[in-house]
Amino acid sequence: MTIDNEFTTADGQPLAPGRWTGFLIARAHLRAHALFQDALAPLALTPKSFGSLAVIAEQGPLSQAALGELLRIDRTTVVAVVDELERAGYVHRGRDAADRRVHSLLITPAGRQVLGEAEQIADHSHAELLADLSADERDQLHALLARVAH
Amino acid sequence: MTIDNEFTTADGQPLAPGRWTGFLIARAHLRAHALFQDALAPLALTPKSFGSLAVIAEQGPLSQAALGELLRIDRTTVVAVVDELERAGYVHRGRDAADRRVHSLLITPAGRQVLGEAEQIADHSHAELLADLSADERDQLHALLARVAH
DNA sequence: TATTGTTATACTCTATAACTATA
DNA sequence: TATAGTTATAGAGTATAACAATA
Repeated sequence: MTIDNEFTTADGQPLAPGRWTGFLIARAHLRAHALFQDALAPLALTPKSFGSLAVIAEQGPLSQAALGELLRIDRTTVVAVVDELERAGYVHRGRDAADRRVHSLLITPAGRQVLGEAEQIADHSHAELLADLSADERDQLHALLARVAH
Repeated sequence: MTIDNEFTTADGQPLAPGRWTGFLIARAHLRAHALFQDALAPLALTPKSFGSLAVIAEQGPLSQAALGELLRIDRTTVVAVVDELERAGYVHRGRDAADRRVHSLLITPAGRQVLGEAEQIADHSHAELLADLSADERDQLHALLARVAH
């Protein structure tokens, strides 16, 4: 669709599918995920468990079902993620008094501590990911993606 | 890092990890991949086999190793992708005369035909993916991603 | 009957290791 | 020795189905 926005590999050679924005999104995701996963490894967190912890910190207490909906994670996968966060002592699985089916998720003090460290790591990881962009360009990219990432 | 670019879910509620561009990239990728996968299904192509076919069309004849490097696909995965494209009659696996170890990949007339249809589908899929953006904004997003997607 | 959480299971995707044929 | 391609295998990651507890 665009002709002056050609994507080229590190070697400077053009690549046909680089014409499609979706290909660039996939490629950016591959890189961003690898960078972030490596950066989080020392904390024994993954991008997924980090995101879950951030949502629990923000919206807790909330149910596992609600967490899954917000992050587009299947409920069976949520079980595994919360298992891990609970085992590490970062999240408390309580029972909701009003509806005793739901597990009420709440971040612990240790969870807040590690979340703070992980957020710094996330900032560093993004600095590397977006190193080629100016501050204004980073904001533009963020704002545009927010309107595509439904 | 930014405070005025908040990501909100379809319900209009903010989501903590939406502060990180990497989260938005992951989310955009999830949506773009699902849209494109569904759109390509009638042609029995996947986003990966489509990208492979596009590269073979552009750069063929080329080896499986070269294809894998360009698309960041493991060589064992390349085997499966090329198997599929060959079985469908879209790609010819020849032998390189100079180096008889390499499989020289070349698109067939049927491959060019289906690639053309798939490109139209890709355009339609992108129109849906980027529906909320103006033409200028789409170009901006594309150009910015090209500088992040190494 | 429907929903929350859980387990067991299967399926997809990708990576690792070992092999062959060539160089 | 090294590389291209292949196969078999194993490992993530995720989804499906069936279940218990509760609504």
